[in-house]
Amino acid sequence: MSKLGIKDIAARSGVSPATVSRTLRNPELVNKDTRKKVMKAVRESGYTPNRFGSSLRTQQSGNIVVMMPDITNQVNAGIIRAIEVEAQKAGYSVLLGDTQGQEARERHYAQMVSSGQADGILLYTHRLPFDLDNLTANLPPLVNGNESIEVDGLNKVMVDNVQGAKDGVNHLVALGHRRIAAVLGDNNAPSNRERLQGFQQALQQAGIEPDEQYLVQGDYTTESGMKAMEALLKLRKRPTAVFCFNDDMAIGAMSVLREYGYAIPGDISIMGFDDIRYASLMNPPLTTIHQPLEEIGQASMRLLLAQLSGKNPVPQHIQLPLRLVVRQSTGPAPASD
Amino acid sequence: MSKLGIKDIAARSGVSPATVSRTLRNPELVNKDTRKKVMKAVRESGYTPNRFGSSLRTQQSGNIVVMMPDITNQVNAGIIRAIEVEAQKAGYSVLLGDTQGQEARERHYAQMVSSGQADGILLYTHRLPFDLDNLTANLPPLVNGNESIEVDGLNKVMVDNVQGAKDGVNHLVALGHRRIAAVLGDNNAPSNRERLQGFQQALQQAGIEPDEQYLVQGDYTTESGMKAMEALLKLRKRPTAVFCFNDDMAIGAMSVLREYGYAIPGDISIMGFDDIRYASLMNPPLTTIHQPLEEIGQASMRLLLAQLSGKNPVPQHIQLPLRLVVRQSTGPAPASD
DNA sequence: TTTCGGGCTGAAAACGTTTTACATCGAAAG
DNA sequence: CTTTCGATGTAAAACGTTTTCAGCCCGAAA
Repeated sequence: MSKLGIKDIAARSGVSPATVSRTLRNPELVNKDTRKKVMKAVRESGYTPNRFGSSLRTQQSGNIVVMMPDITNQVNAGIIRAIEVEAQKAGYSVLLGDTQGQEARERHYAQMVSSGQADGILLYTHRLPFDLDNLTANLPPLVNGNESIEVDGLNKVMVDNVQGAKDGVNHLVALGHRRIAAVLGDNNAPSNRERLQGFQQALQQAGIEPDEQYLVQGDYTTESGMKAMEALLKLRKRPTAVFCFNDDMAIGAMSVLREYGYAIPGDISIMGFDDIRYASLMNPPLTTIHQPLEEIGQASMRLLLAQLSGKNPVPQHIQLPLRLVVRQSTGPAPASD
Repeated sequence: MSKLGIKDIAARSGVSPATVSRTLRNPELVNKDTRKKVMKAVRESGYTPNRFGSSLRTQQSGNIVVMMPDITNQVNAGIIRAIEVEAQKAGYSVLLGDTQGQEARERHYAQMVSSGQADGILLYTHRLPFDLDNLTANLPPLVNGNESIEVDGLNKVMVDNVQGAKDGVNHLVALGHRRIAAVLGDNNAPSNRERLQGFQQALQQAGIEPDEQYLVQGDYTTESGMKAMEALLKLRKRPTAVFCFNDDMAIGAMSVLREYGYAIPGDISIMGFDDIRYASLMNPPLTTIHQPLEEIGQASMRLLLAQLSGKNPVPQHIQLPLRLVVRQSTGPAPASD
């Protein structure tokens, strides 16, 4: 990779560096013939403008950073893929910020936008990795997705977790279930709290007494789903349906049930949340709440681009609907017991 | 975000910009007291060096790009997470290049390193997105992982697909299977060809006549696994075991078997490849070949860092072992037929 | 006392681009 | 024939760092 500069192109095509730059950035400002000459030289030499020279001058990096707690998660992966497509269309590159839930990593990635390495940031975590003092005024272009951060004036792309959970519960209630357990997700994830809220509201509306023992804490991992299920099976009065607040935990729960010889949904109905790629391929196929991953990614990117393009309108809050997908892991409540 | 520069810090702490820069990059070159003064000013003002000024001067972006066909794939996601961790440790950020198998996107991301936007590139695709003429000489720092590119002098991190497939077949043969089918992956993925090669070699060593009808083409997607399984079920002489060349296809195949009422492994044994997170949670748990994702990511990054740090030793070829994980989707061949 | 050298620091050049301000030229207008 | 103007091009400054080069100061050696 030789050091090919704009000056070389200028020399090659017999014009000044300025003209070369204009030809590349604002072709309409330069005469057609000159333009042709320059383009020819560019093509022949395989010149690519050095990003740093350009960025230094324009103060624009052309990067955005996407912060997620875990790229390995199917939901996050789906979202980031959509983001990447949109970003590329708009001429941006995406810097991956897998935070693994660690605040230090979150701050590290937040730094990137302060240092100019990125122009904006997409936050799918529940913490705002910026100092609180100079907060409200000068936040960088930013949109908060999925896990709602309790700060005013943020652009947000959320999903209707409350309604989603309600739909799930209603489905179970309609099947005759009364002893409905929930396996909660990560305790400090807003999404988890919202789902719990919807869960409890729906139960109440159905006239079902809330029962603490049917609320077991998980953390969105398959392992926690397994543990939770085991705990539930030890109960004197087992639930007839278990609503896991994501598919990973549901899949964990199902594997435990299989191991112990319970029939799904014959003995216990299982319901998930997310509709990951494998949900429909489970045995039995998992009833779950479908997340519009692509739409989430697209909407987030759209909001970010709006901010990046200078116009900084009223912060928007987009709320996308979820959709109950009934499959075969849920069925009528067992007649007896 | 105000425009806080090195000069501001210099002024604040009563030294020259040069000293500030040194304090930040080569602290050992500056007197302890001066250092303290400067650090104080830096802390108080919250200064972060502008990446472009720095990059422009040093010709180092601090970014690497990783190119993968699909981030949504569990294998890729696992690898990139490991990469990200290692990269951050070494002070690099990772630019996500999800190519979706499109050559245009591959070239786009390859450009990033020509334009200086990235210092190196991790290629998990089977094509080299650089022009062939000025090839051998001046390739950027690069390592090729998983899908081997047939070009001399590349640093590679591979997995022993041939042996992995052999291990799989041997396991099936040991269980008494003779009619063993394979569901192939993406036809132009080298990994697929290697697995096929191992598959065929193992069959031959076991003295089993190769049978064309037991080789059905897939493309590594769950859907293709489903289709392939359906095709296999239509055969006059059904196979007693099916080796799917990745877990996604195996999961698809299993769902088809369930739908048609076949017992796994009672009627047909199923074997996957990859050992994704959900493999052990399937019903029944999937026998498969485990991929050391973390090691792949780490080794790749290690090789890349070696190149980035200037020393450009003989190109290395790291080959990581795979491990057969026997679970319950494979069992003895049915006695009859 | 002078000389030397080591430890620090500062001035200034350099990195590669974009863009402002200005120059040139030809043609149209007076 | 001069003036004006638009179109096109150029020179040079600016962006924010890093780093070379040189210089200063001070203590040690001669």
